[in-house]
Amino acid sequence: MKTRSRSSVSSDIACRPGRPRSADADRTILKAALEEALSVGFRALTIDQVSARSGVAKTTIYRRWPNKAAVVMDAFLRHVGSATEFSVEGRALDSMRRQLHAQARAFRGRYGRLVRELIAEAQFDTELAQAFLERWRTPRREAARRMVARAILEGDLRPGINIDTAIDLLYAPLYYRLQIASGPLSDAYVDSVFNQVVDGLRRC
Amino acid sequence: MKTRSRSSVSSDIACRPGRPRSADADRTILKAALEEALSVGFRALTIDQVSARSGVAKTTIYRRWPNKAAVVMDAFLRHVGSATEFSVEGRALDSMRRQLHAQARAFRGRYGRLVRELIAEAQFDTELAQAFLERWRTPRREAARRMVARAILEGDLRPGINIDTAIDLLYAPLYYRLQIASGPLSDAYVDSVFNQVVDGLRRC
Amino acid sequence: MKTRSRSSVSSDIACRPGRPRSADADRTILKAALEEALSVGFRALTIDQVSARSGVAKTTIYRRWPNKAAVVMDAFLRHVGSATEFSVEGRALDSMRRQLHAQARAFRGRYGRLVRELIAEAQFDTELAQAFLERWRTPRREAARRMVARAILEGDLRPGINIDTAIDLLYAPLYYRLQIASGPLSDAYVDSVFNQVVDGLRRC
Amino acid sequence: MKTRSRSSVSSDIACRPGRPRSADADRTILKAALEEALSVGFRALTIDQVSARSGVAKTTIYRRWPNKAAVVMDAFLRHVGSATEFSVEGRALDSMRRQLHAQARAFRGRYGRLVRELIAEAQFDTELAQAFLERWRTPRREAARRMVARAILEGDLRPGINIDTAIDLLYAPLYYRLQIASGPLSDAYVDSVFNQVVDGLRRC
DNA sequence: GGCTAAGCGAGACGGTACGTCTAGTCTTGGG
DNA sequence: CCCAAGACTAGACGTACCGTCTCGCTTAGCC
Repeated sequence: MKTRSRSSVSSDIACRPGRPRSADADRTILKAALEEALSVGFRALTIDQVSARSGVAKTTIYRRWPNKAAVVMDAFLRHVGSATEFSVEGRALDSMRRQLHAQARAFRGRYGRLVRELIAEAQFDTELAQAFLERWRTPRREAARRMVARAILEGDLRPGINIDTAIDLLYAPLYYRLQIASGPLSDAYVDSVFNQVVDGLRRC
Repeated sequence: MKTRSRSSVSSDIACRPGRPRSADADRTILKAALEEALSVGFRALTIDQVSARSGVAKTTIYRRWPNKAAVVMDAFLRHVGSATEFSVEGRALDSMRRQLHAQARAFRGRYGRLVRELIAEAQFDTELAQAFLERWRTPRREAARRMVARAILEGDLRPGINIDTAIDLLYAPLYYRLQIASGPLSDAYVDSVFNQVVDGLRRC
Repeated sequence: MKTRSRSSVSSDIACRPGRPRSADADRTILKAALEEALSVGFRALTIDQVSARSGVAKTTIYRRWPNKAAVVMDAFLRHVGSATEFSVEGRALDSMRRQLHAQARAFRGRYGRLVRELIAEAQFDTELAQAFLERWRTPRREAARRMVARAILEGDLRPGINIDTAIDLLYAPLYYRLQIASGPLSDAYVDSVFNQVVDGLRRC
Repeated sequence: MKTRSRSSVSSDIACRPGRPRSADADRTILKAALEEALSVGFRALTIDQVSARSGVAKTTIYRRWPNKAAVVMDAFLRHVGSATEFSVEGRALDSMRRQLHAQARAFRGRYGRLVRELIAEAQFDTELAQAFLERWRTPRREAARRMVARAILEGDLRPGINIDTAIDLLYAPLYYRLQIASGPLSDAYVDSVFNQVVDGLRRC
């Protein structure tokens, strides 16, 4: 694997000798990759096909990303952006509930399948997993951490809780239902998760 | 898909005409497949290799399972059996905590990777997902449901909770950490999950 | 190859103990084989298919013939019979011309392809070649030899000629055109062959 | 059959875009194929083996020829070249006799078996038959036609004969003996064929 | 009339090559 | 050094057919 992936890193745009890389190409490739991934799924997607669809040579694609998983992951991550916003109005706890619903809605939509498949593929590819962690999970988690902290400050959540665990409790069920297709990711389900996590299961 | 997988279905043992399928073969194949999967991982596993290791012709393998994923899934599911036992002694809530730890331990062990990879592969293969649901998730969930119900009867959990959601809250984090390698599946983590789920996050 | 082909040999019908072989089966199998061979060709013919078409088990077929080539060859040879008759009326030389035309006509018909394919297959299978020689070529050649001898006696052909060569000169071109599809096996062609062989090429 | 065989067609050498096909590969593959065919025969020859022996990937072979028969045919035809030379010295009729002996000698040699097998295989494959006609039969026949015409001019053969038939009379017996292993392809046989064809069978 | 050796239908099995597919790399010619 | 085009290596895939085997059952013919 001689070619180094640049992925999101773009600090090396610096003036190298020779013809500079076309910036257009990146866009075209990622667009084609995303469309392809959405329409036929990750497995059936072929770099040859992306090449044909985008009119960009395979070589050019592989010069920029180390393998097909990286291309699709990049296409996806750039498209969805690095963070889901939490609304800042109102109490943090409310904001969290709204965000949880938004996430579930996203998973129900056309990108749900892609997320599923990318996480799946990441099980077989460390670099991919790394990319997913860094560009999807980490920013979202950071935002969530801030939200939970605020909710504690606002007096809605107990100060003693483990914040990371708390976040897992809220979001893990979404991924669980996404992956182990064990039931609908309905709004009702999200409410049920949110309420039981917040209120606990214990009879008081 | 001409060849029908028999998977777990065993109602057709009845005396069909013709030479019966060798029961030995099943065992040998699945043993080889499991060993192979554990040692090199799902992706690197090859049906040719399983054939070589087991001494059973490739054709015979393909006569019984439609593809390599089905073989490995079957090997795994038969091996781990259909259920993890909950101990019946003591209070149900304690039993649940112990079972959660046992599950985490299993995920940390040699089969963890296999579970990860099988769930991943199932994202690309409906039949596989089906098999996983039926033979892994369903029996475990049933057992868990009974446990939660008992805990309610024993007065440890609130009667009003949604049982399925409750189970998700406890187990989803395990799968989440398994898949989104977001942190260690340590005993401490499991305790933290269990306690916060049971006690809730809300400041009372 | 434990099972011995009986092929045309039928001297061993002798009363063996046990259930005798069904005479029907032979007929049914060969009929199916011939039909199959005529409709899809030798290569595409499958013993499984012959089995299905005839309703006779594959085992039964292989108990009687050593391989598929043998079955088809037998089917063909039994069907066409062991010899093409030369008419006995008139002069031998005339009879030979008529027979040559008959042969060409046969090659142009539906069996032509089968003859082609069987001869072809025989290039890869000594036993098949043997069978073809014994049951097709030899009887025909014997008849031809007698005819040529008679033509010599009748004073139409030179006494000094090599009879086998003479026969080759007449028939080889038919096989040549059959195999190397180099031109039509027309009546005109046959006449041209016959005349030039008989009269020679030399300017006298 | 997506891949188009290029066979002998070489009009498309033109500068197509992209990496040109390695000319080396062709040579190496065909060399390996020919050696393999000569040593184990056509049936036992395997593309995998050719690939291994030549060090060229199987895919590359299949990119250039549609199947193994095409490879071997091409290997053979390129090797033997497009024509057997007739010597130009002396009378044409003598030259023809010598050429007939040369052909017989060739059939007796190591290539005889290959010719046999290729002609056989061509019975099952139209494209193969086509290739054989165009690259083996046609050039040889042309040369033969010229020879016969010259022999007529030189006054050795009758002007009225059908030239194509005449050629068949001379060569068909060689192929006949090659295929229907009906007897040795000895020099004596060739002489016998030649003489009887030229002098005719009729008692004058 | 029961015994027995073989026939028979059905279909599993071992073996082997097939031709295909896709990933990722390399090699042209031309900016 | 970039790009388009497409050849190339590598290796597993799943299929197809052959000829053999193993069942359970049937069918003559001899005792």
